[in-house]
Amino acid sequence: MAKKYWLFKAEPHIYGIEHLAAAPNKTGRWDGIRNYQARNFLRDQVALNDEVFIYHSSCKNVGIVGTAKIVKPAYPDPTQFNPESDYYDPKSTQEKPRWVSVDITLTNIFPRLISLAEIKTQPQLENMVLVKQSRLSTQPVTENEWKIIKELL
DNA sequence: GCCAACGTTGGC
DNA sequence: GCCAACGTTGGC
Repeated sequence: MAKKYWLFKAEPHIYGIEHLAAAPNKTGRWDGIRNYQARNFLRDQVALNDEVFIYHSSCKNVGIVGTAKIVKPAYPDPTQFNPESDYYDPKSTQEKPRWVSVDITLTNIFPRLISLAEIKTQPQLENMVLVKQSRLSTQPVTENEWKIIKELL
């Protein structure tokens, strides 16, 4: 299947691009997704070697900060089984896990932030899921949108 | 901190 | 299955 493109949101003070950069092999587990629509993308469509924009949300400077690629496709999110975790889900079982994670490796930290405000000024990006549906933490990006955003750098 | 948009829960 | 009440996300 052809390579696909995604945008993953994170609150940088919880797990942002700096955390990924500091992780062994710049690789980390993308976990804690607790929204069905976002989960369905992760579980059913995100594939090995797909590329991902890392987006910082709910912070002073919101926007895209870099890229990563998928190094391990969907597997059960271990945090759902851990009562100590903020992401614990008592309704989830080992036999029927409800939530999934993927592993990603950092591939690029952008020299500057591409802010949400800047994205919104681009007529060619007006149909981005990011612009049309603000509340979705993992979302598809078209190949064309991917190219346009990289050319803004 | 405000609030719009959306998701989830639970009574009926 | 409907829908009101409530909770969360996320930009500003």
